[in-house]
Amino acid sequence: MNTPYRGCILRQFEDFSSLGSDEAALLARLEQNPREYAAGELLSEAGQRSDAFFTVTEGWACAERVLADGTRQVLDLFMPGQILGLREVSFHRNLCDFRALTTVTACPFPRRHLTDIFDEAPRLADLFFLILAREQSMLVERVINIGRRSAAQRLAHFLVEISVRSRQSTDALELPLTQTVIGDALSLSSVHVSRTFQNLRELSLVETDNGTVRIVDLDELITFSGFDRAYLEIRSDWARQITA
Amino acid sequence: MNTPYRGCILRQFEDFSSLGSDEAALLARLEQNPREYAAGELLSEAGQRSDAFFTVTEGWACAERVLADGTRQVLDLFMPGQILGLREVSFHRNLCDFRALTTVTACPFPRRHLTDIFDEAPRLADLFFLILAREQSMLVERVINIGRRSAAQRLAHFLVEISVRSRQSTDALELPLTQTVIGDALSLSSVHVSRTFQNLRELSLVETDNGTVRIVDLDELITFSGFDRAYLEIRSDWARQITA
DNA sequence: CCACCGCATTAACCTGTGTTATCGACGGTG
DNA sequence: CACCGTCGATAACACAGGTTAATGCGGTGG
Repeated sequence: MNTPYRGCILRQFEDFSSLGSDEAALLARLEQNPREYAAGELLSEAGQRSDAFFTVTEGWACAERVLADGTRQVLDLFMPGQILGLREVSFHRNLCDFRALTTVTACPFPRRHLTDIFDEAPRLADLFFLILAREQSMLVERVINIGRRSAAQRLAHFLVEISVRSRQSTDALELPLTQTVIGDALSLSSVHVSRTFQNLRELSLVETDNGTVRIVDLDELITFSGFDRAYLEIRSDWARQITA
Repeated sequence: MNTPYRGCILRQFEDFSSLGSDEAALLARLEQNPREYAAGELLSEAGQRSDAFFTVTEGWACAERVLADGTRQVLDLFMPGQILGLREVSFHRNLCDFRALTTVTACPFPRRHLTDIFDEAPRLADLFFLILAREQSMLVERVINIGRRSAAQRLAHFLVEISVRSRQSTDALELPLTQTVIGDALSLSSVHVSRTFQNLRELSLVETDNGTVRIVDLDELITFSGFDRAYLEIRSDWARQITA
């Protein structure tokens, strides 16, 4: 069930495009020093110099921002195979915290490994561009979700997104997040997340059981939430094709 | 006052890094066929095949998404010098509409011109990566703004962002947007935008006069809104330096 | 085995923002 | 010059979701 952490990133990239051996070697450098983080631990803090990045190989992490009044907004969720902190390459300091939500295995790597990739493997640079664009389109969906949908639709949309992103064939969704975290991601109070789960249960859209969510009727959940999977499906044909 | 449209993009890029002549030539190709669009006109529509992109040389445009129930979310605002549709390179179809908000002069160009840049000028590709990351950080701020700030803070933050992005030295801000558009950008009703302007006027933070907003006390507006300009300031030292 | 703590649930109450409607100012157009 | 449509201001009312607080459950450590 658990994926061996070496290769998480590779597998993710190979979904887009097959890799040359030197390209694979460059990517493998991003997963060299696995370290374990406890649930709740910060991997990296807002305001800090941004010269360490991470690949997640096990567990869930998030990017978050804590405002002056103590409220928190969760900005991204990261699952195994994702690279954490990509947009921060472009800034001197981190713009948000990165926090482990469960026990997390992650591999910190220096900025240098990224710039090496850009220098030495232009085709991989293309893929990073694609990944950044996909992250951007996920943020766009988040804006729409938070700005324009009711609590029930928001939660439904969130569940569908997680379900699609984790590529589960079954409808039982492992969701090791507290309702507070879900609320901070959807800009809802934890109390209202609870009410809204209740609501979705009454509509027979989901069933919940202590950390797993069973999606009763995926199609109906999709219709209900206004979900359109196009924003997750980047076109890999755009990047230069492998040449040798 | 008006900037000649040829060179808008060039100037934007030269803010980050000086350009070689072949690089400049590649970028100039993005501004070859200026066309005028009336206020309200669509430059490009969601769902359409995404193989035309635009540079804006005059006027204001936006990216928007219209939901099934007819509500609209404005996702980005574009001012002269910006490239419109960058993230859509990665998708088969446009994920949102692009619409002129004022009379707009824009130059459509085919996807090919972008891929040429990626092929022939790797250093420019770095800069595009930076730009995409900056757009992403602007979306992050939008999530935080919509998700976690009161209407008054939201509007204040919006005004400060526009002010910084348009690099005006004066405090009189040209804002040729209806309150409906501002509302759709901030996820507020137009009625509440009006109330909130009233509110900011009472706090002596801004004065309004038919399309221009005068920022009375920028520092206080910044404090009030929780604005931190870091998210607009990308580090240009990251991209490869010019070599010849 | 008990005490504790974090978490989900539920209820009662409160408030910020949406909705609907009206009015006046303005600007374009025949 | 009169008309019409668009926009901003304001008011009255409605409601989604926030806040606070009490309860109970399940895991964990002494």
